[in-house]
Amino acid sequence: MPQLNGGGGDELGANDEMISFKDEGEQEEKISEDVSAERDLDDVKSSLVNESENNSSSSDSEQTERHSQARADIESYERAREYFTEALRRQQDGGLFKSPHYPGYPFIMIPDLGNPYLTNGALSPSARTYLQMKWPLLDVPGTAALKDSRSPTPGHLSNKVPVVQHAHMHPLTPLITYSNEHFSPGTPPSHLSPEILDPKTGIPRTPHPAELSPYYPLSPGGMGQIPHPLGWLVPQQGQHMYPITAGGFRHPYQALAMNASMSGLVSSRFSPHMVSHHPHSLHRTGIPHPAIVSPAVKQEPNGHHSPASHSKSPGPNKKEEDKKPHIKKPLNAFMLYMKEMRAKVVAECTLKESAAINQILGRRWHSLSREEQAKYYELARKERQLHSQLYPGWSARDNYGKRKKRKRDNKIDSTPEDYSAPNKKLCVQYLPQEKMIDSPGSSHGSMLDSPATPSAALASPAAPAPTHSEQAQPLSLTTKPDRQHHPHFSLLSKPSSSSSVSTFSSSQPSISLATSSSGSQLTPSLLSRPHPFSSLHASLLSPSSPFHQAALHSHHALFQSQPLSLVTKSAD
DNA sequence: TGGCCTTTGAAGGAG
DNA sequence: CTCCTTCAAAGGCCA
Repeated sequence: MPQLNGGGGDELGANDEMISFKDEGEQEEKISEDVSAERDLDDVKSSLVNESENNSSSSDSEQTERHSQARADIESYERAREYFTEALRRQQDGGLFKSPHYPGYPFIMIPDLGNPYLTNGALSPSARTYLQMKWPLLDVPGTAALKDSRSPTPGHLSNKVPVVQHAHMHPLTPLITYSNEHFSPGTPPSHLSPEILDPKTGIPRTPHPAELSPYYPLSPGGMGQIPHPLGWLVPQQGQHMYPITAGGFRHPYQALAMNASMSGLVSSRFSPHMVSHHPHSLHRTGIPHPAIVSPAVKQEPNGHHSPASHSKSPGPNKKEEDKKPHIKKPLNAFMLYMKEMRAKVVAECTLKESAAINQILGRRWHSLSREEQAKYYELARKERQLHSQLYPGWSARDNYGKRKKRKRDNKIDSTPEDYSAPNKKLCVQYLPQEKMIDSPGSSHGSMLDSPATPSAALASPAAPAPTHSEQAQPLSLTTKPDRQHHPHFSLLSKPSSSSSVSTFSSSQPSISLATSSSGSQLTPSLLSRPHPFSSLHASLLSPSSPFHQAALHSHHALFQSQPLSLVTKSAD
């Protein structure tokens, strides 16, 4: 079976292939390879489609899974191509990417080993060449004549090209974070993605939330505008630095968005202090970077900041301190996960309070397989990496005091149930359901489903050292990447994924067990943490049947579903 | 109006 | 090295 990227569909491992623009010769080789790959893409796609169709009736789950993956890849590629084309066209038109159908926008993934930009802000010839080679169909401004050319001249490429597709990543894995929900410029052929429709919304989606995850989806109210990749770089005088987020598009990966016009700042080691030096140099889009926010302006939650409001200056008599931008911390893995999953949890649960939602998300986070978590760790790592590149002099310490100091005493004194008590009922009601819902994005119980992969190990590079958080969380199942070596995970790992999830979802035992969990009828030994799964019965550790898997999953779900308060009480 | 709550992870300072 | 503190997002709640 053809491999579209030669990487076996390992979206994480693809990072290893990120292109480096350091070596011209090496890159030229890469380009040649990619061009060849690009040329063969259609053939490959056809092959994949045919193969998928021809074997769609096969009972071989593995084969089916591969085909499903292939379809997803195809769809991803098609979406990516359309996305880039549309994004570039819109940017060319007015520099303002407003399409409500494209909540994302092209961004540049800075290669691990190099920066595609020259110090003057222009794309390096190599980068431009590669970009055009990589995406020959892109409607690159100023390169219309090259649109269909397979051998573009670098000089024809515009420096305004805002997109550098993750150079050597999975060719079908766009590094764009768009909301699939909105990303449907062209309905994929039905035969390509029948099974990856969101069962709830019916909206096509890809099976890899970390790849195409709408971490920062548009607010239902709609997106006022899609930030220009550079718009955030320099704040307009008096303009809120982060208001666009209110527009519904709050996207940390705007930090990933760059184009040539801004990269000069980047390459010149942009620092927070530089911002105030360019009070009028906000990008024509007037869109700020989400990571930069004026401390004087509290972020509005719901996007009441229209572009018009941006022009409304709070006044020149603002304190200088107020003008100083507030560069926010890059989101960590869990924050990225929360961003993606919050809406889903809110939809599934009647809860709206973030504190309660976060509790649920915290448990879900623990229930994720390490592979799934690894995706977020990897994203977070990239986020940090890019953040450090964009703001070399920035320190998390800079933001100290941006918030009011929390009353640690109160927090320490108050047990979790203190706050969750009013919501406990809702949470408890929700939790069993939570486990029964087959949430494609979170892949509940994927600990059973997701096998250990090298990419997973890669994706948790910054193996977080145990922190106070972990220590303070009696329910913590040790989400740290080092748990990769925990026997529990290796024992529970299982080659195929989706089937067991559905098995679990529909399995009666899971329901009964999960239900019992909400009733606090668990044995103290089970409730009292820490309770490593390695201590569970061997039959549970190595499930041999769907029932066992479901039972084990339920066991896990049950354990995970325990409200913190219940566990705490039980431990007492 | 603005801080609190809650979650995990990252970072940096203190000892 | 370990521990502690703060912040990142989110939105309802409450003084």
